[in-house]
Amino acid sequence: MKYQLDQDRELSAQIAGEIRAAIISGKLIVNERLPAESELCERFNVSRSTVREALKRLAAQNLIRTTRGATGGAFVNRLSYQDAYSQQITTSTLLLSMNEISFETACEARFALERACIPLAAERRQPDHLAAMRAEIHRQGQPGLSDEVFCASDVSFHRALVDAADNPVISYQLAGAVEAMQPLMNMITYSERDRTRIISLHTEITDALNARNAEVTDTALNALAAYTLELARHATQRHQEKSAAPK
Amino acid sequence: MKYQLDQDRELSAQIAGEIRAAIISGKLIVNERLPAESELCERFNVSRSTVREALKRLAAQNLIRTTRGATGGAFVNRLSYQDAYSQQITTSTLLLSMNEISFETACEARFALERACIPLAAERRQPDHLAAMRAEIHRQGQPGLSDEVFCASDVSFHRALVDAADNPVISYQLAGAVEAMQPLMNMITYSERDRTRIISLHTEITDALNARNAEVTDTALNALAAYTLELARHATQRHQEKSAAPK
DNA sequence: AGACATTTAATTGTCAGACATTTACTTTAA
DNA sequence: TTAAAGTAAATGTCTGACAATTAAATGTCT
Repeated sequence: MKYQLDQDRELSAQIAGEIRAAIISGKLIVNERLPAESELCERFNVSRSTVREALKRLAAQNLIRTTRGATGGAFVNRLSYQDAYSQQITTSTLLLSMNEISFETACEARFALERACIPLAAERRQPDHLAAMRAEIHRQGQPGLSDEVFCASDVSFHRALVDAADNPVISYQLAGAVEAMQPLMNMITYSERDRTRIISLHTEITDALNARNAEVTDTALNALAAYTLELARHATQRHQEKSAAPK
Repeated sequence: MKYQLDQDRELSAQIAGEIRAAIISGKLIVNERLPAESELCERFNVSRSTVREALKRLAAQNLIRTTRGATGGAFVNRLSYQDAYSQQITTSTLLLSMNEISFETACEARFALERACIPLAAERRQPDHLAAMRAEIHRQGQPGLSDEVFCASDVSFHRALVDAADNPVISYQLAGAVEAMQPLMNMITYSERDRTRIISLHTEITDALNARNAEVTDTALNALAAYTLELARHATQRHQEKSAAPK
């Protein structure tokens, strides 16, 4: 019996946990260099493979970065918004796709949280936010657009809306809620009439934001939420009819 | 030159990326077993260490779990709310602590998002939500409570408030916003008077929720947000005076 | 002295093969 | 029939080697 000293968990997980705790608690500062792998081997009394597996776990969470060479090594990583965003989106998407979340639940969450941005967005929106939103509206109106591209544009529109609140923490927190909806929305088929209605509501929202009118924005967003839910219900019905038909 | 075939990225990162993509796209289903490490070695034409480092990366993101033994292996993991929660909280906490986010920004985000829950919470709150909130209020009133425990109880109160909206996606999205505030709030010193005021507002919120009165709840929460900001400003001032004093 | 080329040392990345451990299944014996 | 022993497959860990990368030290020439 050479190993299995501490607990049930694997050694690499334990070591990763210890280093992770040190980073979170601040014992290891951003950009600080971790000991070399060989030193970690001695310190934890394990082989290099084990240390490396531990480090790879941390790298997967963007907690450290590694570089080769003479002055290389593992360094505590400053978690960038970019990294946090993509982690957030990946996790949210998986959570939704793997846990039989109903469209209603996800949709409700998204619009509820988005509504929270409106007072701030009405106050702080800048010309470039409005321009981004109008650009997406214009794209959504182009003929021959596939449902998928339409959805992607819809997501971009909402992202611009959230960004207009000019609070990076809000943008980060909502990235998951907004982006993770895309796969779900992709299951809807948008008729010409549906798109016209959505575009009209998008325009209403943008105009209201332009006028810094939070109330009207809120009303329009609520209408959009209701309409989205309605579309989804119809899509579900059609889907159910389809699967129920060939009995 | 034995390796370095594809890109700049390390092999283990590439392999992890390929498998990750397969999971996200649905090519690999929940609970499906991945090929054994030895098979992955052949498939990707790399050594077992490399394959293992790739798998550890995925395990760190809770995308797979591994078990030993005859029927063991790596399995696609269903991302549980539990896992998603803790990932979310870890990421949010680090993002806030590593990027010089002002207390104002984080606080604004938290209360804005929390406000989004109120209409739903007023409609759906159950007795156990209210009970949880009142339990925390009671704890907050106990004498001799350390600031840290007071903060932790505050977080629990707000978590209960969010959970009252009865939407798991909202609870998940807000976990980060609520919990990541704790380290920031911990830097505040709460006088007896501060606590009394906070407890009074908590009670107001709970009573309003009990009466299913969204408007009053919203008003009280706004007052709490304003008061929290005020406390933080004073704490910052004191802090600045302290650092400015010994010149 | 300064600019450029070469060597060296440190460090991570990968490979190869071995043994340890765990677990389900099969076989055997009471 | 049941319990014990054995077997096979899989992951977890160890060891030692080599490859690749990079910065710094060293050497060489002008």
